[in-house]
Amino acid sequence: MDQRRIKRDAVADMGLDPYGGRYAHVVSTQDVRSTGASLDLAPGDKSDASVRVAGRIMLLRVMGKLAFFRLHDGEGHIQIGLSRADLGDDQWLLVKKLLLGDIIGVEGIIGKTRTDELTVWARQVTVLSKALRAPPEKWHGLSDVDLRYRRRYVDLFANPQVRDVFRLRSSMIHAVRQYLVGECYVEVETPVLQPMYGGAAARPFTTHHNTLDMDLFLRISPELYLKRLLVGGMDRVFEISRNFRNEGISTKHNPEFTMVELYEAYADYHVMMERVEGMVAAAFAASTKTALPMQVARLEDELRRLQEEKGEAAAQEFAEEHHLEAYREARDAIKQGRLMGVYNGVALDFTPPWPRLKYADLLQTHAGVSITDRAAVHAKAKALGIDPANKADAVIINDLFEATVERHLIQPTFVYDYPAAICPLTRRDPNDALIALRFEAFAATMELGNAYSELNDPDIQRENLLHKITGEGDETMAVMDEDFVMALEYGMPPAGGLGVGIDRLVMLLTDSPSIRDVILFPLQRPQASGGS
RNA sequence: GAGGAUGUAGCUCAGUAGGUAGAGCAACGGCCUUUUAAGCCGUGGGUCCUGGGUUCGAGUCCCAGCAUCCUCACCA
Repeated sequence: MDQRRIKRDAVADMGLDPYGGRYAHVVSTQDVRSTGASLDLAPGDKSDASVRVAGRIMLLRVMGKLAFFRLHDGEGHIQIGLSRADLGDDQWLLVKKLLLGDIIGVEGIIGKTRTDELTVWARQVTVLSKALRAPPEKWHGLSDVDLRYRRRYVDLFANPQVRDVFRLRSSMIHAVRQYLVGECYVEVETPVLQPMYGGAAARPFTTHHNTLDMDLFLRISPELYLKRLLVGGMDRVFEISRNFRNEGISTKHNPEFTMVELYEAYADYHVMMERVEGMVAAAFAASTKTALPMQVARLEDELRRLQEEKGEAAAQEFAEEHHLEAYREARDAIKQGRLMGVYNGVALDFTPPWPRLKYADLLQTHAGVSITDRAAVHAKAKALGIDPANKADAVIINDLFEATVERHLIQPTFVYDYPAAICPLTRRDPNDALIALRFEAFAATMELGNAYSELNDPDIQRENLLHKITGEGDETMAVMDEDFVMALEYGMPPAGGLGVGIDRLVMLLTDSPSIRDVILFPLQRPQASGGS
């Protein structure tokens, strides 16, 4: 590190600011590539097209009086050629003070090397930020998972695929927002700090407001506030909402996560199924539809290279490791206009309409019991090691469902009509009080979304919130919220409501195995000894 | 919360049987005007996760702890 400080100070001694300043008229490395392509250069040619680029030096080769850098910016990278003869002695002295990881600006002309690599031949080099820490090794990059999350900024500039994931995440959220706005929804923001939590079954985080001397909860869901807006006459609302649940961490759970939650007056849960399909289609069009074919093209390039250099066996291994077969299937399906992605080696077809399957029918198929046959349900649960003691029947049924059915829900599927007792905020089937008009959307065995025909009868709502269902954790119980019930007493239109997990949607559409791969800064314990 | 795995140089990793701590990349010095993980010669760089213990001697064996990952549990 000291060596780097010495070079930084040497730059300052040359009268230059090692931390730069404004550097105007920069074009991206991608722009340089498209300009370069249009110039139609032969190997060894130099054009007279002058450009300014800026970025981080990620590869550096100096040989005597000639040097090549690879400069990375937000969109890609480009090779910089630096020759002492072109730059002059002062600039060359500066070049020798540059290290991997430094951020520089380069003004130069577009050309090609003898080996046909597009290159910006530098005329003027400007230091924009000297790095005091070296970037990770150029070949393996940063692969230590712990470090990748703790120093996500390094992960992002060292591993371009990581940046791609978060770029796609941004595009997907934008597309979801556009879809909903196009359906006349209004985007709203409701409290994160809530005096009372509700809208989901989860343990909350607690906090405290000093001046009011009042305990508050971080929201586990925006549901009860969004429904108040329905009462207020905002007929179609949505919120892209960060929720906080004080529970276990896993590859599918982060304590804070993002959901899009929406409510539509005069609709029901069938309409919400269409909304799921619509949002996923929009997100797909903004990401996988173009990203996946490009990914396949890259994989096939790599495959050909391996075949030539290392033989068929190595190529075969590579193809299997990267699930190339599923990717090709998805690429071909996309060409046919289908919404197909790949997750964990399996091609998933998101093309609407998704299959709609009844909860009770799935239980019959996979657990082999009828949902109405209490004895059979209990027997099956016991056989699977689920202890039915102190649990309401609906909870046992749900445990059974999770143990037997969920792992079969690979292709995108709507499961609908849940046991009413585990759905305190859901309207009952008018023909069967034990059934709640609710569905969950599944894909790759993950719960992607959850929706209801919303309960708007205030008296039933009050009763549901007061009624304790046994078998679920005490703290995750629905909490009585009198203000919310009072809102319903003013009259809430019948409505469909829906929540879709954005993080999981991004996982599915980017083939990311862990939720931490799609959250920029997932929660980690602080490390005892920090830094260098 | 339970089980398993991992923790060694800035990064990626070796470390044999318990006997002075290693490689590649990065960095420093030298040579080098077309490199593609550039090359060659040389140099510097370590709290072997932490704390105990066994031993003449511990990166290595034992105990405890910490962090991360995976599986399970919890969690719609």
